[in-house]
Amino acid sequence: MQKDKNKNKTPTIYDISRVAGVSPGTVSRTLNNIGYIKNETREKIETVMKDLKYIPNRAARSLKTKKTGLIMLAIPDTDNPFYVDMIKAVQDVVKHHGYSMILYYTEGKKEDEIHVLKMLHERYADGLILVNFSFTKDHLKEIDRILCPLVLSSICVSKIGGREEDKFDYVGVDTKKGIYLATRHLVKQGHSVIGYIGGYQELEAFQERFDGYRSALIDSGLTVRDDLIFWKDYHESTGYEAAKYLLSLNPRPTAVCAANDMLAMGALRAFEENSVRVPEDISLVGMDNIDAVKRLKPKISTVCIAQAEIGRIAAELVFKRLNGEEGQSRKIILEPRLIVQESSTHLLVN
Amino acid sequence: MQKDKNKNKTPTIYDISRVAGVSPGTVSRTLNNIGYIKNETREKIETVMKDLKYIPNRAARSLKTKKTGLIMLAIPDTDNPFYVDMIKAVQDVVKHHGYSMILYYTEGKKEDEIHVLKMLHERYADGLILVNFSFTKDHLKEIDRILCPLVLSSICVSKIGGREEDKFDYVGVDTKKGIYLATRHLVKQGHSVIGYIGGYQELEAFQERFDGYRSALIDSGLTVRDDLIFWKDYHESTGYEAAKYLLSLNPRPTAVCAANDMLAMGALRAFEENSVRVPEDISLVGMDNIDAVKRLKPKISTVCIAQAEIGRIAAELVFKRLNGEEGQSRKIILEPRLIVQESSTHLLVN
DNA sequence: AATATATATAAAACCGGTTTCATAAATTGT
DNA sequence: ACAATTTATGAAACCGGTTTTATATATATT
Repeated sequence: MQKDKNKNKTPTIYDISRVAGVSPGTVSRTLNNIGYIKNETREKIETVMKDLKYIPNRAARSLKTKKTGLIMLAIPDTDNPFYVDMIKAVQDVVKHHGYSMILYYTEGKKEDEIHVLKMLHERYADGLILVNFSFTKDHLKEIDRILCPLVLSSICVSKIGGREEDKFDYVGVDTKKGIYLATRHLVKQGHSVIGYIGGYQELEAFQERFDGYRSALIDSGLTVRDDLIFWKDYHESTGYEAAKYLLSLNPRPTAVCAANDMLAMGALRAFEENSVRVPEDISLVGMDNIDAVKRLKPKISTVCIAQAEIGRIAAELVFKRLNGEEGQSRKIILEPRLIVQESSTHLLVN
Repeated sequence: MQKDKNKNKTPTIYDISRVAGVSPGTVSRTLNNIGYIKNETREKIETVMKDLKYIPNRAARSLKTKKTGLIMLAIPDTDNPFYVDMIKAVQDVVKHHGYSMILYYTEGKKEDEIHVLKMLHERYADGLILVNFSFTKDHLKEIDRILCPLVLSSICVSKIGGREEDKFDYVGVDTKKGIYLATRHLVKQGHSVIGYIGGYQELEAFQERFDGYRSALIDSGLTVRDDLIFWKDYHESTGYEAAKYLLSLNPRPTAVCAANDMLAMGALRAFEENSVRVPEDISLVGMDNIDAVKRLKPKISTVCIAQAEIGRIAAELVFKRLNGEEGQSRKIILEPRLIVQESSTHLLVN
């Protein structure tokens, strides 16, 4: 006795309208709570929807409305605890606006970064937040084609200089200043031979940090010595390796500045293993204020760059644009804050 | 001289077809490399697409094909490093199949878990992997309505007992056995008063771990003493708190088993602060083998539960189902592996 | 040369919603 | 009591692709 039409498919709005004896448009208005609907009609429709276990089809809806209800956050690194607070902050804001956040890990690969941009071309999401992105010409070409609000967030400031024409908003931290503060602090403690562990030399973000180190030395009348600088990547093991190298120098540095906390953490491990006391024998400063180092002893001095704040601001910028706010792209630069702890509290007297 | 039709919109397949002088269907076939197309025609169409900067609309495509190209991974916890390897493994498999992975953090909130399920009802993605999920009736009701392949992955095994009717696949680790191995190991070292730091008492996952502890004691002819057991949550600070409590007991335990490494890490900190030597004065075992603890001294014994392997298997199960593999739902249970390190190498003799 | 088959394309239906427009019924104003 | 307005709904167009069907042409087969 069953109608042939029931092919075991999930019900559509047409099934609802047929069973309820109304038009599809009326069902749609009920669904979205828009326009005029008699209470009686609404209830009838709602009953049918429940009976048939109706679920609206997202793709169909998106096609017409051009909205997805998603904000995409692209993060370069799965295992960098640095981003956790930022992710949380973005998620909070996004939820608060009734959207969902989805995350895409690029692992810093150009191929994946481009892929994210292409997903956005195809309107996978209504907004995009890119964190610590590369900035090759290929990237910019794809970025130019993105139609949704886009916020670039970076722990790096240098790249947003001349390009006034850039259509995206930007929120970042002045990391050069951060490392400048850290290095300057070491100088004030009496250090003049200060090692530097730099991260990826070829990444702008790390060049910017290095600039802070160099400027601080120069402003203090000290020379920048190549043999005191160790480049490789930003992982803990490299911090360890770098510290061993720095310890092998003669005379060896009395202080070390690391481009991030992971490196500092590795350095600390090397110092311990070689019975070099921190801060008595050598001072140490990192950057990022990540959770993982907070448990170490001695506590490592670091530079706080307010990841949560960056995430929050970036997300809010996306929604401002989504809500039609026009105008020139905004560039928001937050100030870093030096946190002095045990690892750099030894005054050097000679 | 411009046609009125050009309303500054992004070009559609109709624009391409009009400019190229072919039908939309032909453009579509070019786009998807399907069916017959004369080389000449294809080239003409591709030129036009490039000229007009054509980008296909994802929603329209999904509407017809019922595919999104996305696999969703739902993770309960932003700041638990435990999941990092699993995320990576899933991402690798997903990419390998030409799909994209998107991540949704539920923060363990029921509201968000339900939200994920509802997104899947609406076909946000082609497949779903749920990790360490709650299992209330509300959840099951929503899970029943999901139409795409669904793999549940859990670090917990107990919940997959009787429900033969469950339509989803499952991959997990026998955590009860893991903690059993850890506890048994401590007993073999000569310990008979063993403290336990349990995590969330109300979560099944932690009850299962606790079961391992209890069974090991009972099998060894020891009594399970309530005063040796500390429940709260699974964070580092709670491990610290719990350890302090356990140290205050008289006589105090000679060994501690923690339900995860974060707790063990906190406990270690408390021991250090109180000059209790590990393992000479007290032995310590954790579970999960997370990265964060690998740098600590002494190295903490732990139980490895192969997160990457779980992720890989879960993702591959999704694709097997997507590729039409039918049949009863699979339940895959991996074996945990005890890793003995410094923190539990002290043989107790009395 | 006639027929069968492979190649190539257009036209139209379709996916499942939303939105506009027209129209009918109920309510309000005078 | 009649016009103006508000409320309520259906019909149809639309979003931008894919897929099926029909048809025309080129090539192969007998």
